Amino acid sequence: MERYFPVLTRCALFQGMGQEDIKAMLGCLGARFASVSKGAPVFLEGDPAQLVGIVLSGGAQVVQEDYYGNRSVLSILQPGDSFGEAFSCAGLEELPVSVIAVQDSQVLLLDCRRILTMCSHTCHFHSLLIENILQGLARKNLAFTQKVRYMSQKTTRDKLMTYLLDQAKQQGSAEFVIPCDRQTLADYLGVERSAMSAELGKLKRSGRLDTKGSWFRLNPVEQHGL
Amino acid sequence: MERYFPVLTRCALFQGMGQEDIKAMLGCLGARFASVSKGAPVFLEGDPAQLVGIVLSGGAQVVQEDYYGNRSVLSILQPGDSFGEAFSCAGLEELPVSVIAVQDSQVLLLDCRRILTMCSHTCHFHSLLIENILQGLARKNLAFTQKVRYMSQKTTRDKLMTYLLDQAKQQGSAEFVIPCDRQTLADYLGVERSAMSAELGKLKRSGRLDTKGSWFRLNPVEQHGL
DNA sequence: AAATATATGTTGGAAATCCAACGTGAGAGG
DNA sequence: CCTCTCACGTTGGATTTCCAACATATATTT
Repeated sequence: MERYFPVLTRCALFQGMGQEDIKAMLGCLGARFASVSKGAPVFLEGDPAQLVGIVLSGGAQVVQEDYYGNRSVLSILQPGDSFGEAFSCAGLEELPVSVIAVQDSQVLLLDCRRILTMCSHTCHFHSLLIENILQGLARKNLAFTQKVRYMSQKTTRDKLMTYLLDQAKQQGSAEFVIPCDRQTLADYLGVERSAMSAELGKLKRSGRLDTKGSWFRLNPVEQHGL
Repeated sequence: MERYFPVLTRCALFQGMGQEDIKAMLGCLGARFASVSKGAPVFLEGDPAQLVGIVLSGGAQVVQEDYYGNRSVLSILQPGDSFGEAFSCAGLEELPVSVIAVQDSQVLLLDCRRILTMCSHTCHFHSLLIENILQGLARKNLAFTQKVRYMSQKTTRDKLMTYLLDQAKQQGSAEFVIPCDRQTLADYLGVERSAMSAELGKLKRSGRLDTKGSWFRLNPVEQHGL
């Protein structure tokens, strides 16, 4: 447990708190520790929506499956990321999504009702926690706004390039790594993996970008004619 | 102003507060009143992101336009709905979206920084307001989850039917009205208006649904064979 | 290293979308 | 009543996606 405090202190939920404060809060919140192996669910669609999770190690994805079994990736979770708070804070009974570990992972599970209803003098950091959750939800809203922007592009190529340009901007460099493999990226952008792969091939051949695995580099566009 | 208190008491932001409490809060928050005519922007992409709006009358849409001028509708705002809090609470400098009035509308504008930083003894309802905003953001996250679910469907027909089935469920009846016209629905679902119209025609002819304007009725599917 | 599994790239025909153009009908205003 | 406008429906051909199948590359295991 101790080894994961560096992750928790960087976690959005606990910003502004010291290690001892966090340790005390985890007690208040009834935190439970869980190990999940690669490919196994942390939550399944239809599960009660009262728990909030924090990824301590490994990685996970929030996914939805439609009637035909098509997978849609809603968000990609890395160590320090939390998940599920939107559903419990909105008062939902059942989860409308699943959370799947994509690697062997450790997660921390908190009871959201304790967070929201805990009387504030029990723990000095209660209101700070609330504000951190609020800011986290606002950021997740932003992330959805971006995802919708990618998905609203007409062609596979435009969805891909809009995403990659955003990644370059966010990471502050034309060279960057993305947090997922090709299939996951395709399911996140809402495109066919094979079509996306074909577009990547074209973009590479035209010199617009280079990529290998999760590494990408966007190249400046050559001006022709002018 | 007085005439809009019924709207404000039903507004998610002010749940649990009486009319007098709200009146006092509006003072604290430096509320400003604004009239916007049909088609005019309330906010434009790039504007400073510190204001939160509440629709008092009329209606508005949160929209994004891409490089080619394609419009994407992120959410549809009706009286009582608030907008912009995700961007200010996430600490964004500039708005990444525009908010456009679709009818002559009245809106109330609040300064979000006052909401978040206002010292809590100034106003008893400060922490309640924070919790209301938190719940509102969680609900907006849910709304995005749903929108993404519609947009993730492969065909225009599936996007449309997934949306309509959700509406019927939310409104608790197979007969319902949607809060927008065909073009807006198409821009919300991320489909071509003409293709959507064609699908609606097919669905009508097959007896699967009836519609006129914003009114819809979903009909049970006939079982063949068995 | 060999064998296996998994990830990624490539291809071609069927299906769906995209787009522009046009037809129709309801409502607004003169 | 007429005209104008605007929302909605319809159509057809160019473009793009979709899907299954296969080829290649990379990682993992034995």
